[in-house]
Amino acid sequence: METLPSGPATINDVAARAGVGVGTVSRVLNGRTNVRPVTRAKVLDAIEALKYRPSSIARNLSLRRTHVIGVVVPFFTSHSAVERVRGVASVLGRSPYDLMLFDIEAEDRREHAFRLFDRGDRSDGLLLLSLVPPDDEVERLRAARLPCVLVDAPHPGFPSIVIDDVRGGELATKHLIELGHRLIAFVGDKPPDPFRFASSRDRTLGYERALSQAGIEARPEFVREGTQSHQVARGIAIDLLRLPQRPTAVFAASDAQALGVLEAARILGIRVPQELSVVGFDDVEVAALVGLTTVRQPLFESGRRGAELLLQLVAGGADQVVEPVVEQLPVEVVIRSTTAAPG
Amino acid sequence: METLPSGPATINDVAARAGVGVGTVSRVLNGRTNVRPVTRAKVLDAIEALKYRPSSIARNLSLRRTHVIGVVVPFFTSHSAVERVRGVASVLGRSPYDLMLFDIEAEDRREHAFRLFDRGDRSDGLLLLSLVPPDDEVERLRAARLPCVLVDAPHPGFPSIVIDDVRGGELATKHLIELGHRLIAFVGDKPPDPFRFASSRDRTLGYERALSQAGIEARPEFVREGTQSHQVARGIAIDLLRLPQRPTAVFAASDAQALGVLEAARILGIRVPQELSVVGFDDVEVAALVGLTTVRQPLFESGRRGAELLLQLVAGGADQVVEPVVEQLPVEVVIRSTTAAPG
DNA sequence: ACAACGGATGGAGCCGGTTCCACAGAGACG
DNA sequence: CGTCTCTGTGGAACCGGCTCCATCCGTTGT
Repeated sequence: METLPSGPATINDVAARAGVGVGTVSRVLNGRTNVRPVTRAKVLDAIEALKYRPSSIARNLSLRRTHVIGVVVPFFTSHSAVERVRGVASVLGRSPYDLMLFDIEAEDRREHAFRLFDRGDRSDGLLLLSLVPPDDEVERLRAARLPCVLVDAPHPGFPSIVIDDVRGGELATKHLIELGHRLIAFVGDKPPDPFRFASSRDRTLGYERALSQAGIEARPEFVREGTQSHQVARGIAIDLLRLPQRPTAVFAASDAQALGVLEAARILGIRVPQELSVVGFDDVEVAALVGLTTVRQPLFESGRRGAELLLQLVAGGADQVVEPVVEQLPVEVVIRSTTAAPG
Repeated sequence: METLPSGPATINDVAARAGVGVGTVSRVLNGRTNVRPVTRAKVLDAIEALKYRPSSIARNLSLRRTHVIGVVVPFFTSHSAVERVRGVASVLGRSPYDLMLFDIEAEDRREHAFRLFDRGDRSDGLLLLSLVPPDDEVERLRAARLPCVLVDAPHPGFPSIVIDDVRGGELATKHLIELGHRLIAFVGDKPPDPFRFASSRDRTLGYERALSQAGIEARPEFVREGTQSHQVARGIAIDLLRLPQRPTAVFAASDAQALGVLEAARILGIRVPQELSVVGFDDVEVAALVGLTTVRQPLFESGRRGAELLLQLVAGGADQVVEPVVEQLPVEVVIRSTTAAPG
């Protein structure tokens, strides 16, 4: 007497089989209390018999929410990004929200991804990692009333989780100065970064500030800029280390770049730390493995906090007033074996 | 004369404003050709004026597809998993599909995640990384006609992208034997692995086969099992290296574990490769940085191929006959600086 | 001039849930 | 014993698209 199953069972099938109305089935599904135990049992039996599972898409449409958090990240290829995503995943894992990952490698694709959220109906909230959204996108997102949190990127329109990059750069440089270095170079990102990272620029500021506080003259030829790739950093570092008067220490704006500097030193036969000190930034897992002195920023924690904050906003509903608070996580220098007093 | 915008514009609003029917708007949206240019222009104007964006949720419900690919991965904490996900992302990035990431850390949570797909309506296809689904889940997924591809895990029910783990283990061990080693230990995963990895077991098989082919007697005390964590591997390796007759070489079932072995050697003051040779497996990025000799498997490529294959299945529709083909990617030994002839 | 034909168009109905309102029936109370 | 709750329940309307069918209108053929 089974009707042949043309596709998965729907709530109507269940209602019919249990001899009740769809409203009642819905009430059972959503754990409402005002259903008679006998009725509830009938419904549960029917669900069991038909192997019924509600369609989440239909729920989405009806409830106007998706139970999805979108995570937008440029360069998923970078270790720091991965570490942050892990932090996010650790929070979402124990929430009813799923994680939609948008890896934005190219400018056009990035545009595309943002467009997706115009309507704001693909996700209930957006977490932007290391990425400052253009003002018009911010406007769109706000218009769509889509809760957003930024991690590692500030914007007056949204709450953000950041670190004090200037201070980080200052700490790193101070560490080198305290060791006795005077010839300190900097390897960072190009200013007109397509993804509008501000981090590297701020770290440069900290570097310059520390130098000036110590009364050390800044040398323009000691400040070099490339990209996050360690290959590029390696090339830059080779140039730097071939200068007539070469630096005795290098501060790199990221661990990836610091690794490139270490490679350059190895290629040129320059011993670290005896002849060259190197400080990185981020403290990715590899840093510990190769003994890199670096500025630790809580990467995992930043993702975790960002996700927590976002879930809070999402739970708060669309009509709450969101203060664009800026939450600052601590940075510290982790001294390992790539820094020492100049030889 | 604007109606006040109570929420985002819908297709009805557009139709009303353009003075046409919803069917026509839908036709314009979907690029059908049978619309008069004049009419099309009116519709496009209305869309522009109302800043209309179609609701993807409503489309999903209507079209019964989501444009989402689910990626299920245990231990997103591992480098190899991340590398595979990158491969997946690189393919999905230039497709209309979005990536939903399910990080399954705990057994119960994993169950939960699989349950989500019962209905098969959260995603149009599923990519399972390093994870053999239980038979009843396979049954469910098949019943839901949800296209699935396995990466780094075989199952007769689905196509899969794998490597020859036995051969990989054999190659690694042979490399050590050819260098002259006879006392070769193995560090791998515990057999009753909660996530049912088979890789480590197969790599053990390759190890044993290589030994027996070379006429070297297998020593049970040289085969140790722990988890993927390099801390655990470090502990195991310390035990191993304190044996009265200690091995001159260690083959670890993963780079993470090999790094643990290297740490152990450092702690015990055993020089690598002079006193101890170490071979890993995977060739994660760190391996190159620390100069680890290892068996390279194409991690990124496996994700890429898996995603390509899955998209093909998804495009093929639900009624196609899917042969559970097994695609095998090549492995090779990458010799770096942690292996040498025994001292 | 008229029938047959075919492309453009409007709109009801559907996808599968949720919600809200109307209503039935049981018990409380004057 | 009538009225007034108050709980439990059914089902229409709705979320916002897509699709198919009926209809309309302009051509073409005779």
